[in-house]
Amino acid sequence: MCRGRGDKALTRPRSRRGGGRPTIADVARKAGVGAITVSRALREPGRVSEDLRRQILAAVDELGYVPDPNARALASARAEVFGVLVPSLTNNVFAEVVRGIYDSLSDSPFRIQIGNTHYSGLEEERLLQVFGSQRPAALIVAGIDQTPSARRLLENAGCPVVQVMETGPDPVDMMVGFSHFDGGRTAAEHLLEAGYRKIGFIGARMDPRSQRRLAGYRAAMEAAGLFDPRLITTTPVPSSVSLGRELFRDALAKMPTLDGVFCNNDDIALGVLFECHRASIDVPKQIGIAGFNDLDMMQVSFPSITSVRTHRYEIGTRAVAMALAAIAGNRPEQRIVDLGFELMPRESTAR
Amino acid sequence: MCRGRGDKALTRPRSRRGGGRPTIADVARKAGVGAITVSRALREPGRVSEDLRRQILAAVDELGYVPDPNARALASARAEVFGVLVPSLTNNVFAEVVRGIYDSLSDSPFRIQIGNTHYSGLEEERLLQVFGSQRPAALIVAGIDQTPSARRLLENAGCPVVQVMETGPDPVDMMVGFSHFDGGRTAAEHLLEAGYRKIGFIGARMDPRSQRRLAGYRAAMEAAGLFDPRLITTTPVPSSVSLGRELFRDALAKMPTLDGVFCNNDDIALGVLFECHRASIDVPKQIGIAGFNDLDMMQVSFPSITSVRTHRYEIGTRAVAMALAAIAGNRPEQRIVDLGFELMPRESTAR
DNA sequence: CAGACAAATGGTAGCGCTACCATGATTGGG
DNA sequence: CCCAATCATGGTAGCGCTACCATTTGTCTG
Repeated sequence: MCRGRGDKALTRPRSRRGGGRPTIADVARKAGVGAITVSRALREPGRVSEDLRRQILAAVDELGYVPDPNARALASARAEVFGVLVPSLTNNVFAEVVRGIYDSLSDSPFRIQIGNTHYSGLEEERLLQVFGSQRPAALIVAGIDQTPSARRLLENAGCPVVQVMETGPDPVDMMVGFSHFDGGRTAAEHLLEAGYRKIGFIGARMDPRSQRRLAGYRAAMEAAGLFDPRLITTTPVPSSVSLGRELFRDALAKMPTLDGVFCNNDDIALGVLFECHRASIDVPKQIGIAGFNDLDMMQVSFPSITSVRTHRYEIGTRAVAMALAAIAGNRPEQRIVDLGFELMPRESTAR
Repeated sequence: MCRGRGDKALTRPRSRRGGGRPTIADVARKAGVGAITVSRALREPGRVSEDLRRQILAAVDELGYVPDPNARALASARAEVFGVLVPSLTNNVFAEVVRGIYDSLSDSPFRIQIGNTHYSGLEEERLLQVFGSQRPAALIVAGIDQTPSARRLLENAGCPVVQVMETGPDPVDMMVGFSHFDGGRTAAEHLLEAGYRKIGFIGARMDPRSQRRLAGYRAAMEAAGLFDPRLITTTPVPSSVSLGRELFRDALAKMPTLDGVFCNNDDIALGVLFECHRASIDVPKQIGIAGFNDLDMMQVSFPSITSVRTHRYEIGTRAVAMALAAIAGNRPEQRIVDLGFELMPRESTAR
């Protein structure tokens, strides 16, 4: 059983499958050290003497050595990957969060893997399964309404988990966001204070966050004794500017005496504004408009549109900061971070 | 040398680093077959008898086995990853391309890794280096103006490469896009045909594609004998609606007799439209406006805005289709795919 | 100055999977 | 009915890296 092991034909290294890319062994040979020392010099420079470190880095440079992340992940049972789950890639809101994540991670060794759940709980479960198989360093997921099964996957992920976009009572691990209910209520209260009475709610793609904004609007309207279910116009269709215009026409047809609208997001609000222009409805005199998220264009439009500013980029950067801290071993004491929002009153509600 | 190998203390498997996740060996044991047969059953079901395949799939199901992509990548020297390089994550244009890529790859085994180059050639090189170390199955990169060093990395990537967004004469491998020069020229010609004469160009973030649109505009203006460098207003600052407004004011200040503008993109065009509203400039009578990309809102605005429709989502899906074909071994005969564009004439240029 | 201890380095054995080759069973042509 | 060709399956040896332990060297205490 033992003889024959030294046989040349059997021992010959397989022709480099990797296409001749230098490996850690090549670097070690060139620097005249053991492979493990190269590994250490790259990962924990403090544990290698300065002389060797210099030699090793020189060899790395000369050979153009780049560690193979797959081999690394396999050997250490931990991939340097952040898994990120968002419901949409084109919605500016999530794009901003993702941008924050990328920017915060750009000079770390961590790679990012984005999953698009398409607002589907099942798809979220599937992606969590796929992500889990890679043993990611951290997971960042949008929303707090995971299915029970998805929640279990998150709890057993064996890595820091940050739920973003919203705050809620029961984090899987950590949370960064704000209260959509309060945001919706604040917008509605602002319209009420500005003197509007028949204030409609217009929303598309009624995901859980939209539902909570609607609930906040409703709370404000009920508190003022002005709530009427016919004020609400929604659709499950994805949001867009043109959809905003259509929904507003529906809303007006249903309730011609409407004098204000809280739009579930800024795209809708812009569509409403355009329809007002087209139908010669004076904004803010005849109709007050408030949006949500405060995209750049809200301050430029004519008239400028009142909106609730949310801190999307910061949600991304903060989530990464918390995950990174947890990875480093000092989990933040504050597990739920509420970044709040800011009402931006503008011409569209300045009656 | 040979004796001692069987020694219990040495042979004992290391405590499962992976935290007890089932491995292919567990599945093999449960199904009563060799590990390699499990591997085959999962990757090339045709090569395993139906009996065994059924047994194996049952075992996989029961154990909840999910293959470790890192081990896979290491053993096969090929990761099931598409590397995607875009200059921006928030720009709707690239978001749409990326969405097309995701949708086309969603039920394939391939994962996606996005890199954000921030419009920087150096950053692109760095990311290519990082991506290369993973031996991706394919690379999709935006643009055709790679640095020489980035181009070399792409050529040596050892996988299909698709350059997207533009067409050009000299693909690294494959290409999907359209001619930005023609797009710019078409928009300018349309404005000229509509009777506008002093047609300005307004652009932000003058990346190579913007430059080519500008060149197309210039060609049209020169052909009409109407070109004047003072008609051009640009800035390297990232594009936004509010920036569009500001640049338009600059343009007007510089050349008060302006009677039309071709905007490098729709955000800018929207900003121009808003400024016209604010300054009571009649569109399309006093000023004609044309945008680029044809975002949804262009058809809804008041007045609706003429734009050049580009097929961004299709660029993503087509790029994936080509890469997949190349991976499967049948490289498409047509290596350069021009998806064209479509002028959408609207109220903003209907004098 | 012996012994204990820390710091620096290296060897070995896997991580979980697949490429490569070997083997046995089955088929078909002469 | 034999031998070659084909098919189905398995064994072995890595892929490139790091965890774990062993070894060496230098440093400090009493």
